[in-house]
Amino acid sequence: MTEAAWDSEPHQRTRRDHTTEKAEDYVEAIADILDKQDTCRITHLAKQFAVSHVTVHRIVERLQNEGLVMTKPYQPITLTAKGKRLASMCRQRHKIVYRFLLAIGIDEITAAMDAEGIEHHVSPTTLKRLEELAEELAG
Amino acid sequence: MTEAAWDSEPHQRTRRDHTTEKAEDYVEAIADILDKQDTCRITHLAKQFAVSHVTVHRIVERLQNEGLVMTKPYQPITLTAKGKRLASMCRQRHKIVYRFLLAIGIDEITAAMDAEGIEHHVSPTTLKRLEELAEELAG
DNA sequence: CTCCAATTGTAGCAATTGCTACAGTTGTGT
DNA sequence: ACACAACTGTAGCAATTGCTACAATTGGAG
Repeated sequence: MTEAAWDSEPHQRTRRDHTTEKAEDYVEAIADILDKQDTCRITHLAKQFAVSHVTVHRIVERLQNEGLVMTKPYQPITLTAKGKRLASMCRQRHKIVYRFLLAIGIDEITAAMDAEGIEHHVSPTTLKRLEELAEELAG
Repeated sequence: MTEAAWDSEPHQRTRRDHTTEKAEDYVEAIADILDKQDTCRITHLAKQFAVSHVTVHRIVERLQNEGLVMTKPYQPITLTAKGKRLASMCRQRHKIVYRFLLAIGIDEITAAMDAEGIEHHVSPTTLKRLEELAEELAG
């Protein structure tokens, strides 16, 4: 493996991250909405992400093809078992990153901003360490 | 501002991040290559990012429109003053994130991977704290 | 039941980032 | 000087994620 090829590995992972990032965000948001309300509709997600309902529609379509959500025309959106697992994982990861940022003294607004961007790029290894550190610093 | 609208702010920032992320990656890579060699060519970047030269060509084109790089047909790529400033900022930020990850005990390979993904999503506030923490932990 | 507002779906556009295939340049070696 | 290899550019395709404008559905109010 050449040096350049080795260096390119992180970028390749970043590309993969971006492919799944939207799926993770949406599944996480759907889980959050279904916690507060009984139904999750395209409109709710459009408001949440501040995009048009058309954009949401097509992303939900893709998520359905990937087996993460279920929906029928003009009907609300629900999570499949696979979708629920992914949502659970994402929310846990998000919470850990957010708590870590708070633990090191970042204000809530900035922590929320940064957590949203960072969460998708944290490996399990790093996530574990952040969790430990948050506990040490908070405890 | 509704609750949903408030929640959507981090996602909006994530979208902005993605728009500039590529520019930052490329400018940073160009600076790195120009440190080691006398010229930076499309081929070098294509190897670095493991994409086709066509993809690089169009991204470099965009960077030139944004005033970050300079290049003429069939000629090497150089950074403008603006590009150099951006590269410098990115490299510093990258270094801080990477060092922080090492300081908390992440192995070099994982740290390199995670730093690449995380760096673009760290606010100045958080970056400063990570720098402080890395110094404390490293002693 | 009918009509209307809200919601969802569809058509069609743009920008970005990938690709392959092919065409044009450049510079080196003979 | 010329040929060839390496590099760069162009054409044209696909997927993703944005949008507006318009069509269709649903469900509730009257």
